[in-house]
Amino acid sequence: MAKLSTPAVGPVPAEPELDDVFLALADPTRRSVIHRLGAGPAGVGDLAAEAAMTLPSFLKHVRMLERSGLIRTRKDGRVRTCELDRERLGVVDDWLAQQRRLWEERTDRLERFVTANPDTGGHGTADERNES
Amino acid sequence: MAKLSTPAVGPVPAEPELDDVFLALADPTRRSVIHRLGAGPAGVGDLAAEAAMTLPSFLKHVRMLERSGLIRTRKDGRVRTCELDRERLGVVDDWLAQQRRLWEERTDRLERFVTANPDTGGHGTADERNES
DNA sequence: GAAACACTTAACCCTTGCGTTAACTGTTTT
DNA sequence: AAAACAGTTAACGCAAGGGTTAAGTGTTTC
Repeated sequence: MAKLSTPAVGPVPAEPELDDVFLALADPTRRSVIHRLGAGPAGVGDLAAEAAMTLPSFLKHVRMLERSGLIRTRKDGRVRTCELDRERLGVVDDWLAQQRRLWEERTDRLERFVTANPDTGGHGTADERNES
Repeated sequence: MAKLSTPAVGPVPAEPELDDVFLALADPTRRSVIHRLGAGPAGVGDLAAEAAMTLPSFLKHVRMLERSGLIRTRKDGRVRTCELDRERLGVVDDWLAQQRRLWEERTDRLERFVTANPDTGGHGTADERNES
């Protein structure tokens, strides 16, 4: 008993959704688009005008944002309109919340352990020789 | 009068901190390390054992996490210990919160505008004629 | 119908990410 | 002192990111 289990992440969970969302957010141009789209839908050209680059370059950012699910786009006539999917940022919230929840759980467990075994000098690896 | 200002992002703010943090989170191996470190500090070798790759490859992930500020590391003897900097995830929260705050402000402003100008057929740029 | 518009695609650059193997440095252990 | 250990560096390969110019495509507009 009194084994302080170290969860062990396992063989690295593949979560391509998170990969795409975080990657999409890892660029100032794209964050800037998110920011701008918070004010309402806009055409690719209008958005591109605010970025210091050519249209084709900018288009790639739009495509990446689309792939991440952070924005949706549709084409009316010759203009492609981009719109924010506010819900999508939820996956980031969720991940963050989950991490924190786990930290807290572990901290709680550690505290219970320490309380239950006040004699343990708690150094070394992170568990070790406890019970008499 | 009654000009609905569209903020206009400006010339794309450079925020290298966010770039690094989001990029660091955009990989399952690195998220997995974050997750694992939530349970407490660990040596590079121990961490690497759970990832399906060689040590040198894994080390690069550690370096990237370090650069992002999400973890800190120190070397005692021949083992390098990694520790999570829980505070650092705050920059993500902050960014997220800021976006939402802005959306809400804009929504409020729009609602006030619509309420104050029920007659405005408000099309032209990108709004809409909804009400009957 | 011709011209102007608003993207799109293709082709190409250079840099960075992500993984590898091989060889090396500095600590323990034996 | 030699061997084992834990990490580190170097050199390399391939894919993807982030940018470019040049040349298309499909819509308006004149």
